[in-house]
Amino acid sequence: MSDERSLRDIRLAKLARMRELGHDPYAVERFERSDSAENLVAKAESESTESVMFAGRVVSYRLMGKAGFAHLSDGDGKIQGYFKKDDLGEVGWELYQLLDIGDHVGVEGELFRTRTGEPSIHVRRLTPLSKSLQTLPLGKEKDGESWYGLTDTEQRYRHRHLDLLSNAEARRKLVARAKLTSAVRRFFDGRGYLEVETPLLQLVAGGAAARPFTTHYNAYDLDVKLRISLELYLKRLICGDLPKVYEIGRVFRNEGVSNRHNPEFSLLEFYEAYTDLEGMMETVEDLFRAVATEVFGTTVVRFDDGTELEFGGRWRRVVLLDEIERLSGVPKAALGSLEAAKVALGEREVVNPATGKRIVAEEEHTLGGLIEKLLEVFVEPTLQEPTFVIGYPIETSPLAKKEPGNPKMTRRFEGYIRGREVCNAFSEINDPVDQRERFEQQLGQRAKGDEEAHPMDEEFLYALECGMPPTGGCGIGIDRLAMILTGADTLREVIFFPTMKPEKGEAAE
RNA sequence: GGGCCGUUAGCUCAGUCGGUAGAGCAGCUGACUCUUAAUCAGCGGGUCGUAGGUUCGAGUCCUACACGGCCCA
Repeated sequence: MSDERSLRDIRLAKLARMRELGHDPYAVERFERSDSAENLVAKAESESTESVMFAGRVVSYRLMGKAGFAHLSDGDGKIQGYFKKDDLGEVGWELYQLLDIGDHVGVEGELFRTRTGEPSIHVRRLTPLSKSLQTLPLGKEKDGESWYGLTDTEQRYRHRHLDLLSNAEARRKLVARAKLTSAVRRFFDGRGYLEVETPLLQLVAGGAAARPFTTHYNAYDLDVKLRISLELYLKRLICGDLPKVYEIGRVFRNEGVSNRHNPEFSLLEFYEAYTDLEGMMETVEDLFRAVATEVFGTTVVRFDDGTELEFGGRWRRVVLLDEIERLSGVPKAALGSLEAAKVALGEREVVNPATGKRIVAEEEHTLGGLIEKLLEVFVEPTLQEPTFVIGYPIETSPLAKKEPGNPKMTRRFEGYIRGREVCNAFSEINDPVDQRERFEQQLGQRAKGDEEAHPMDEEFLYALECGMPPTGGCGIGIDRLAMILTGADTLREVIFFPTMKPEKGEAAE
């Protein structure tokens, strides 16, 4: 073999030789495996010498003359194979010598322990199941510490299969996210909720403050939008007397990418008739307890930084305006109007504790905007343990019922964990006249240039006019939830294929 | 949108003052029938992100752009 050929050409030549030997790896369709690598290792450790079959990817390879070793990985675990010329025969031995790290093989042999005690398979028969034509970024490891491997973040996201097969921690987070989603489904299914699917293509993309993606439906020669939330269609189902519904679905928001934003993400929304905020809070508590137990096996979740959070009990509950008063010194009484709030802020020289800079009230155009700013600066950092923050301003809550005693605030709460919002819930407006007024206020903001203001939705209003029972509703971003529970630094660590800009030459025509 | 940083072999990374490209792993050849970051001997491998500019000469300096990362808004 010439040294000048590419690594890929060399592997193609090995593939051709395997075929000459009558072992075309790509021709094999089926290979029974006795057990997982993890379980086989456990059996061998307990001195079992039973005959087993196993298949996996070659992740290490050590040849010593007329015998050798290779570790085979099934993705979650690995077990060492011992290959000896005397046992494999001429053809089998040549097949072993033609292996590369990255190939898939099937082996048959007995469990045993090597002289150094490592649980292994003494291989009697070797079946190539796939040739890897590419060198894989598989790191080496010793004492649990790995060398090399794939660390370039961009490559990890663009070639996620390499990340999954080579980085155990990345794999763990992504798998935990997938399990989390199915745990959520089991939770609601077990509580008598109906899982439903509602349209992704919508004429009016509502239910949230965000800019939609637009696409075109050729058959109707119609511009349509991709949904930005699930809310309005789900509430139309409540109006159809389906009293407990939920949906887990992809929504799309036409905005930038960051640690906490991906333009497409998975949203869980659930709605239950005849319940209120307290009912929703209890459901959220139960949901987190169930999910933590299923995904992590415990309600005490431990994070990489050593902190632990308990999801077994009742969450802390605080009222937003009370917390702002307590933490910023701005009296609740001054938060009744934008003018009074600006005066109060001006008198007190309220300082952002994180930056040391004064809060400039003049930058805010609405009372709601100012209150949310104070929430972000003063309250959010204090919300480490699971906490519900109750009572949000009306301008930013166009679908939530008004507070009976304070029409500038709404019956809405958000759940926080480790300073980050994990859910958003309210007592849904079921007064069609109130809802129409809210939409009209939103249209006013839209006219002033707020592209994220909520559009009018006449079909939704018609459903409300037909009668919607009192209803509690809640939305939870599955990706952010997975991020928080797995301790990931960025959303992209819990999305298999995060949105990336195309590399040069990769863009579609 | 702004600032900073990164982009060199399949992977992880060096590269000094501007002088024609380096290591480990992976690969190839050989030795080795219990290794495990196997070992030992030898060998090959580069559009230095892209495009310009300065210079006798650019991985290195300058400009623009692309992609990514971090921070800020």
